[in-house]
Amino acid sequence: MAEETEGLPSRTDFSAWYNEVIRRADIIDVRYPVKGLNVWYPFGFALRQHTYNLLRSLLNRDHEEALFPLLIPENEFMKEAEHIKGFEDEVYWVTHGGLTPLDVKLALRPTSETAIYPMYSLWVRSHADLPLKLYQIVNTFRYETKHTRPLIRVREITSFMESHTVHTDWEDANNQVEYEIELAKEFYRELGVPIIISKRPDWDKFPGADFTIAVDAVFPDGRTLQIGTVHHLGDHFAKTFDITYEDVNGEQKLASQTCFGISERSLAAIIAVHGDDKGLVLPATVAPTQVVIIPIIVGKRGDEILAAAAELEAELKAAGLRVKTDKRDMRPGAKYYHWELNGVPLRVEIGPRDLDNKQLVCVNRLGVKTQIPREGAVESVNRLLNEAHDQILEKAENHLEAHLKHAETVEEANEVLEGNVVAVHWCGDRECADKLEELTNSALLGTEIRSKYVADDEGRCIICGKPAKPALIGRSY
RNA sequence: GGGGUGGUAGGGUAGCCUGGUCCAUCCUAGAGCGUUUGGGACGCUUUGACCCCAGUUCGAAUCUGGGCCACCCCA
Repeated sequence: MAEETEGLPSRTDFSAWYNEVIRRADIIDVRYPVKGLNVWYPFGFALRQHTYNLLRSLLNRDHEEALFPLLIPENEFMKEAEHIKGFEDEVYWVTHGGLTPLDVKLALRPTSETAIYPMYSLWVRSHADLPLKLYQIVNTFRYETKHTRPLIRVREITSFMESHTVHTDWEDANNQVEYEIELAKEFYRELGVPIIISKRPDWDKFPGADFTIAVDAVFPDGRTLQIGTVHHLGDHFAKTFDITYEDVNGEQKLASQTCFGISERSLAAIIAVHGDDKGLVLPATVAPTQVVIIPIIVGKRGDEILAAAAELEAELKAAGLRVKTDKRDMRPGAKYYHWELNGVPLRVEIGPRDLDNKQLVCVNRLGVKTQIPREGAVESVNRLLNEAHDQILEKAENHLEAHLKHAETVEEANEVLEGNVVAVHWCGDRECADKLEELTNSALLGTEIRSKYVADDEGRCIICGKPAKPALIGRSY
């Protein structure tokens, strides 16, 4: 909350840029004295609120929000073998109540399957109880041993949206998987963040899932960030936690389940994908302030201008816009830089010339300047906000397209891998994937790619030459 | 997982090797006053720090040990 106003590192040095923007734009303070636990500043928290309100509004179409406990007893946590294996080395344990050692250790949830599913076992009795679709937005804890990074890799995930659904059969659960993929797409479209959807290789799926569909964003440096996952859990957890129902014929059947997660990494994506050398570029859908009014106070007309600004602010607010008027005693230029750092989508200037001409000067966050008549300002501002959103989405799309390369051979892949994600063909064998990862020093991100930039065509495996499907390789955060 | 660098005021730095005259310094930071205001204003006044815990010592930002935290590079 101490703003410096000059010398933001260039975004080409992404790490330095990211750390500075997160701090200077009042998103996150990393100085909390525990590794991987960070503090949300009010501004960052407001951005989080708007983003999660959007997510809630999408989920509430077919889910209900609930809340399960943070602590999970060891015996429940240890029930599902694969799940344990996936998480055991990164779980925090509560071992004492005061000075007394606990008989049953309690895990801080790294994710909540084992907290929720014992309850689902009690709640699901008949086919009439299904489908059951709940979600919660909570903090989860993972003892990360790798380098932590605000919003990207943290030990307390403060904003984990996890959806857990229960269905009568595998097919119905699979439809839910598709539905949730569409939901994620809509969410990220609203944020202007282009995504790549793919199926994670088997060895990289969620521990205990049939398969995992991942949503990735491509960062300025060409590395990918997983910003959402949808898992088809099959009946693995239903078996373990005894989630059964009586079907129409009176038979007991195992349920089929999905889960779906999105975290504050979605905010990391907004920041990283849209930001520029001046700071944040926020989509109007979630910007805490959508419009900032800058009164240009010159000479003796100050009061007149402030009154005009107040009137405009009231008018825009009445139309439901999030508006602020910056009346501080600063040079206008300094204010422009300030609000640009904070990513405000649209700036409206009102000065003596504008009063005389009955107009307003609008500049969007990408620097596009427009003069609008004072009359009908609400409609004009809304139009400009929509245009601004289209512009940042287009810019982000262009970036994604530019960083998606194709390669037929390992040599070609190595030539274009630096700073890019690369589509290759892969036969599906683990051995070939291992070899490919080793030869290219990258990771196999996924197959069954859903992206207009990657054709779903047959080819020859880049390693063994057998018939193969497209796969993506790259470096991830 | 492996290696490296570092922690001094809101931010950026110097000092550390060689312990003490160290009241350190700069600012894009904060406070106050005045003049200003169509792309980062100016003047004056002023505020504020040696990551934590032990140890060595008459004396530690500085040396020793441990811890915590941050950042960078490689697998």
